[in-house]
Amino acid sequence: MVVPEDDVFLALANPVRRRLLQLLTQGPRTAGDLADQFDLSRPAVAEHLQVLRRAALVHDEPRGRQRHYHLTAEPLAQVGDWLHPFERFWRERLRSLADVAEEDQ
Amino acid sequence: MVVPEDDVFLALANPVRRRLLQLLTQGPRTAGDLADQFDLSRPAVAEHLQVLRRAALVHDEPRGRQRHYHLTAEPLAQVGDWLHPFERFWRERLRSLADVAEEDQ
DNA sequence: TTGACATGTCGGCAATCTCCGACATATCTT
DNA sequence: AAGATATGTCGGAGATTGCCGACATGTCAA
Repeated sequence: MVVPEDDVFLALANPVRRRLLQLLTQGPRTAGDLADQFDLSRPAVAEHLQVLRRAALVHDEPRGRQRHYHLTAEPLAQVGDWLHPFERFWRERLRSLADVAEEDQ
Repeated sequence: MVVPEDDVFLALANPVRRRLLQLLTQGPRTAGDLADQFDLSRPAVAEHLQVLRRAALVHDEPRGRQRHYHLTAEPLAQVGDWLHPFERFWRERLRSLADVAEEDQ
């Protein structure tokens, strides 16, 4: 399943959604349980989950009257790929900062 | 210089801004030169550059009547850090896909 | 079957985003 | 000094986002 890069970056643009993904690294959780973690109405969280679903960052498994959400991290690989060409730039910069610190000694 | 994580993710949420950053990996460019790369008005691009400046992803150097924009990639390290805990999840998944492919042979 | 529970979706409001044309500012050239 | 050039910012229009209360749907328990 291929997801538009835009959907993934857009999904990550919101702190609630980033936190949701972090929570799901600890294992599947129900929609209600997730909603309880925030100072938000349940519908608000449900809509954030919808955005994450659209970006294929989560999938849900119906379990009786509740629904378990699971992390599906593959689309994040796209972010990693996008980021990769930049890595050498911030590493270069960190190295030069380290050099300066060394000189200071 | 510390930038709120939110500003960085927000800056990356727009495809024009992501493209701007990619263009700047090839070296500094003037505002006008950057604007020419898009099917957008010059003010629109200028405002995207402002968002990138707020996220400290670029900095600018006045050069006579033009202004050279430079990439400053450090804030992207924050994105890398955020992403890191998820890496093992998508690698696990890729591995299992590879296993399936292997079985198919 | 009825009532309680878990969840998704809808309608609407306020805030934010994206874009543009118009204008302001600063710098170069003549 | 005057005009051309490069750029930033402002005001406003239209689209999108984020949020909520209310409602709809589907499942379990008595």
